[in-house]
Amino acid sequence: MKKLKRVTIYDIAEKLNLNPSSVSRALNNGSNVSLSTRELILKTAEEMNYKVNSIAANLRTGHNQTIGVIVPRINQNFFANVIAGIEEVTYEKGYNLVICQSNESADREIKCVNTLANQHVSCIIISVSADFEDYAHLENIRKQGISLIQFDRVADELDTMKVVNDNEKVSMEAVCHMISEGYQRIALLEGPQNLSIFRQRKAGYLAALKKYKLPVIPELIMENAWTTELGAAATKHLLALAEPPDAIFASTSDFSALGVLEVADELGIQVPQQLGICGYSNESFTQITNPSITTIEQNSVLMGKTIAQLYFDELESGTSVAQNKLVNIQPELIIRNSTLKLSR
Amino acid sequence: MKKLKRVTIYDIAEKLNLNPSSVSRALNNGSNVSLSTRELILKTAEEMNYKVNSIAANLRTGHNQTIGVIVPRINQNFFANVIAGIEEVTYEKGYNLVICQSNESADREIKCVNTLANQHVSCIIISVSADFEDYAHLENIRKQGISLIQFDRVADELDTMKVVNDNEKVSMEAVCHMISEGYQRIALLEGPQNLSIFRQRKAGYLAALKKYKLPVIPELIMENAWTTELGAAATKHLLALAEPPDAIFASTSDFSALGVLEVADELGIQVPQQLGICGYSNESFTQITNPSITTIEQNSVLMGKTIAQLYFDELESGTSVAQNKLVNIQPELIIRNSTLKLSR
DNA sequence: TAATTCTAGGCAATCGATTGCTTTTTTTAA
DNA sequence: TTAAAAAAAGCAATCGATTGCCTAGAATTA
Repeated sequence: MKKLKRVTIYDIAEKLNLNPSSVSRALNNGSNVSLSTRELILKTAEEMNYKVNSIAANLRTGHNQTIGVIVPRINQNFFANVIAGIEEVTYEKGYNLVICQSNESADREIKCVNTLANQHVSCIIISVSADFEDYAHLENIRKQGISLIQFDRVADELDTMKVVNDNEKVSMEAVCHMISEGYQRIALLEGPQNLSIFRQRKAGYLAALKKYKLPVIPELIMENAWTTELGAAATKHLLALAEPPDAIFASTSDFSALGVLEVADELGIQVPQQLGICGYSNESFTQITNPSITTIEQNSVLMGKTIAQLYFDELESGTSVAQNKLVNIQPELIIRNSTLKLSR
Repeated sequence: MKKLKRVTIYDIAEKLNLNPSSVSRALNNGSNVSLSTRELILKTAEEMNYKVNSIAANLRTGHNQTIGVIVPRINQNFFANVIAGIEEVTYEKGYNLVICQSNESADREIKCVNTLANQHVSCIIISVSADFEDYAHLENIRKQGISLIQFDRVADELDTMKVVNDNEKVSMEAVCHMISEGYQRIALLEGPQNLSIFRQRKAGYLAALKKYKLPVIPELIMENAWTTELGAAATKHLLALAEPPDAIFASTSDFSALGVLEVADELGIQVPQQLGICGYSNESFTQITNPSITTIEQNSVLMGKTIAQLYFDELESGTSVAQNKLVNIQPELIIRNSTLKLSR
């Protein structure tokens, strides 16, 4: 059992025959302390290996320089990059990040939110989990005076700052690209429709079909195919149809697109000649598959930076001006070999 | 400007005409409170939307149920998986995780350590950054009564709990496998030798050569080739030698191995027939390259679980028994096509 | 019924840093 | 030389929860 007594400002004050308040002032802004005593205090603190107790300071001041981030999983490229972007900015400002994973579970998400709230973080940045019921826990955050920023997967109905990709526009662009390459029967692998990002991607797909006056064929739209395995299964089903698709837009993820590619390989179907494939997210593997996979870059690092900047803007403006602000980060279509029917 | 007053136990106490201490007891262990008042307090707390202020509680009790994790980057498979493993255990125990990235910078690592220490986390779990000078900051942690567990990249000279892979053994295994497949001139891409994991991998490589009485050829050992680009550059250099290698063990990472593969493709060199390749880490892309890449699975999730378990064991035993404990997690060689010279 | 033990609840100190206010000391101005 | 102003330092309350100790009343026992 360790019973280490840490050095406090009282210890320093006692040693120097000063008052703790002077020590505190010397350590912080340096106001109301003479230069000489200030230097003495700093030196002594260093010698005694003094470390501020942030907990005590936070209790007194009521705020701590910490931002909580909740994502479904940190080991997905997109989220890892957003976090990297957030961190770039927060690090500069001297803020700490607390990163939590909801593992796509609503229960866990609620727990994370509560923990962060109990710790009085200044801001919570969240991308909601796929499995959710309601947003009471998020509304609660605001009631406690904690800033809330949603990104990517956002709850539209909630009145918060939001940073999102223009999913619809880029999805439309992707499908238009496929159509102009000569694909006619384009299937869609769609994600859980309770998440708006997936609704938007579907809307983009539909808009592209409409623009080119192509029919919407219900049997070509497959639900919830967002892992490699599910993507593969959906593809098997699609290719077994009487009139199979000649292209698949895996709007859920690149993992799903990978499943499509694997099945095509297996069945000896030529990509992109007989089947076009477009994924989503620009996972690193999409450029090393054979053929490389056309996908969508979400500019995730930029998104992260934007999110963090938004918080500090609000903070520095001193007002909650930006409450219901929506920022769009433009994603980009990355055209690779898997959709180049014409040029082959 | 928000000036939200949060509900405290005093508010609850006042409302119910009770003493805050009773409220606290009711909310926690429930001792010394009658069942009826306890239920009343719980109900009222719920109604008033009371949330405990962990900061205040932590200040009083002197400990918080938080564990800090510092890794070079969270967006590397290995680290993300270790974190996932840690979280699985800590979540069960009701502990929180604070995740920080050092970005391979010593400065940043020190800042992370200090921040976590100031927040009085109960334990710091760290994999040190590649760029480092000394370990004063880590020694300091212990002086402050915070448990310290190192994993993967550890500072040998520091007296802490450590959880590592048996890098040497599995590296030897990998090189032996390549030799038995008929490769004779095996090159090594080595990592920064100030990190013991890379020294160990090199030792395994040397041990394998020795076992098979193969000569150690200095010009086949390349330093610091641990990104895709550096791996590619090193490969170009190696293949331009008068006597080029017939296999490359990219002991630094799979990314490096990917660079090797790309250069081989470019130069029209057949893998595995003319050149064998073995990477390290079992990144997901290694199974979808063409050919798939032989690599080493580090059992990272298991490692994470082990780390967390180690902490709780120490905690529950109540003693610092396990101080200088070393746990080895057995990695596995994953044989794929890139080294199968014989079977082709 | 009286003596004893339990229970429920109250009181107040504590954790360590911060900060408004007051007092003392120093400096400047008259 | 003295009065006024400014700087430096001290005092004490505060943030919110926890906890050792104390007491009044209830329950138990003799």
